[in-house]
Amino acid sequence: MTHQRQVLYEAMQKMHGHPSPEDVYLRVRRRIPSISLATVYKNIHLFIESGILREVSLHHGSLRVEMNAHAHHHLICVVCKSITDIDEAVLPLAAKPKHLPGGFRAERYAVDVLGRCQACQKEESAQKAS
Amino acid sequence: MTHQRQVLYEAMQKMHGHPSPEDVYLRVRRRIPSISLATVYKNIHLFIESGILREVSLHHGSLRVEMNAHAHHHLICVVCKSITDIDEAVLPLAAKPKHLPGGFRAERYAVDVLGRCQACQKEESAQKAS
DNA sequence: TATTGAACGATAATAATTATTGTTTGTCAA
DNA sequence: TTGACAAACAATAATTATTATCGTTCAATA
Repeated sequence: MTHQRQVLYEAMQKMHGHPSPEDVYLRVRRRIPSISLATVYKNIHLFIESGILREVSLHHGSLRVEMNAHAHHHLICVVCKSITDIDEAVLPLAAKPKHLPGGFRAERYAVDVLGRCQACQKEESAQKAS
Repeated sequence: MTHQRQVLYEAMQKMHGHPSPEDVYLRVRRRIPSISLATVYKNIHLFIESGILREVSLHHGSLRVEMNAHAHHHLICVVCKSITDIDEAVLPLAAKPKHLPGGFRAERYAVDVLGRCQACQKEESAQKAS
């Protein structure tokens, strides 16, 4: 735990909403003007990997288009980032209200299940054994 | 509806999974070797805006970190891209099974509600009136 | 058929992220 | 304490994804 990491963590705890790395960078610069944006990125990734922080919705590097026409949700492996479709019927959402607090009008409900795919589970248990 | 747009649409209909614009570009090049990647991007955006296609999970331009520590989901406005937290209790998920088809082990359930925030609804009805 | 605006291809520009490199710093053992 | 080593750092180059620009082409229509 270095000084930069400590200050980054504390600064982020005081932030709200859904800041980007750039946002964090601008804020933490007030404490450590010499900090590098690369350091911010590296530490945010560390925080996410260690489970201290979460990212809002998984970033797949680039835009991805949905080719499956019928209603479904996604199983996303946090290790290999693979995306698998799962039929909506298998994943029951209790209700899908059209109107939500704050006057928000819902048009679609998308469920992302984050976890580990079978292959990555096996990979990890194999590594543990060795 | 131009020739490129037609071919793009047909080629994409034959694709499966969650292709990126680059994937689509490589594929459609077999039909129109002279096509430009920019054309692919422009048409994919057109398809998404018109509702013919969907994107896998909304892209917020950059990584976003979650600062809200307690369980919640997201209301995402498809017009202004704003993200609002909503307590998990308000959005009941019928069940959150740990084990899913294909041996996937679930660790977290994230619900994104896509729709229109109040401000954008007002904006749109004002435009319609004028 | 001539016009004209939308769409195209090529490519420059921008934004987001990651990799590289040389330097600094903290830790541990001699 | 000092010397060696590894991890982390800042600076910045490089890469990747995406968008904007611009001159040209094409297709609908007047």
